[in-house]
Amino acid sequence: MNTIGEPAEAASFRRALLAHYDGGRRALPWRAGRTPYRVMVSEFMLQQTRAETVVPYYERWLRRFPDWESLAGATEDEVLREWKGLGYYARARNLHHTARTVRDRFGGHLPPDPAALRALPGVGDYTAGAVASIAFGIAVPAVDGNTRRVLARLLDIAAPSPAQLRREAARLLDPARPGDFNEAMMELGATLCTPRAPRCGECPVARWCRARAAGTVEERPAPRTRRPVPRVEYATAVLVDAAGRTLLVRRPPQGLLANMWEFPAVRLGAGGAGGAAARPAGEAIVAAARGVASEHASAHAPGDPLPPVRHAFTHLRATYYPIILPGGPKTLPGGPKTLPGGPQTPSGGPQTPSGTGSPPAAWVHHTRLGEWALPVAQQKIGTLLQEWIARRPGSVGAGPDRRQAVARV
DNA sequence: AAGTCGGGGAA
DNA sequence: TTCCCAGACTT
Repeated sequence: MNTIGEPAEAASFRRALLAHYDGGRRALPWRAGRTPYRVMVSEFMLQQTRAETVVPYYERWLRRFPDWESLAGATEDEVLREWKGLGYYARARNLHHTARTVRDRFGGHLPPDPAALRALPGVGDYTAGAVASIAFGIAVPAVDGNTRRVLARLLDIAAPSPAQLRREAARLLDPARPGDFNEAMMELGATLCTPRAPRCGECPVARWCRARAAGTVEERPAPRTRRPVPRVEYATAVLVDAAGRTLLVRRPPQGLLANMWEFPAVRLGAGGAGGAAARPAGEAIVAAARGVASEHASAHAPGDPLPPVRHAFTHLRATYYPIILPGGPKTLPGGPKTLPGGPQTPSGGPQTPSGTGSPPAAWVHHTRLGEWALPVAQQKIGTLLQEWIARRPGSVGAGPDRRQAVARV
């Protein structure tokens, strides 16, 4: 095994890594026609998200928002709708905010200085280093999860500290090609030096790998400990009026899925002290759904349960029990615009939604749910609603004129 | 140092 | 199921 500590060995390591990268790098869309804007968009999307997952979102985003100017001119609702399904929605808000900063304070150009980048919301050490090196050719390291694993194995360190990783990455970095070097390290981690079943036989830098020599590759880096994930359950009211419209409410501007839309829901009995929470009784779910529905609308049928929708978040596992509730707005068409009880979300959190100008609740035709910023679990409930309507021809009207299909209350 | 913040691919 | 992904931010 060669010792990577020697400067001459470091140079040899760079050559081997970059030659392998040049010979077979993946054809990812953000690697063509690079601009600072496109690099920034890709790096935001790639935070904690696999490259293959990002590809279709990135391509659609660039068609919708091709430059800083178009993004800065968009509303937050438009931005959230484009980001819908990608998760970690604070990234979308931070990118939007950065676009307006670039337009209003930077004269339309992203600063190349890593420290200036680092000061932008949503830009940490990794993203600042990645954008500075890839978009501007500045010789700074960028240590993501892939590079962390590659370095932990190269150096055979079980639990490397962020400072140590940054130091080692800076030492190995190719000052002539910093962006390519950083990408090559990540690419190695994503393709060969994988968390499980790494393909060391194909690795271009295996002869510098201390973990390979020590036989500890699969134990580097050490897995981090994880807490058990609590389970939560919700009764979800899927209201349907005679015109085929359903009610959506907007979530509070802070916390989980901030400012996204959802079907009105209420948490079911806090499952107690762990253990296998018993499946809630059907009647209790329907009663809870009717209760939350009554805050927004009048339901005039008993309620028809749909199959439960399960969804795993990072730190909790949710089960939604959707209940179809034929009903309608409390106010008649042409009547008062504000519902009794005021425009409150179910949780009744601190109101006035920030900035979007959208009302906190809206009746939406079931065929147009795709146009709303619904998180994945809520999209699934929307599909269940559409299937229910298809099964029950005549249960709702033929549908209103399109111009009235979305009625905000 | 630990918790919050989504969703999906792969074994 | 479990792990973790081209992380950042708050407490």
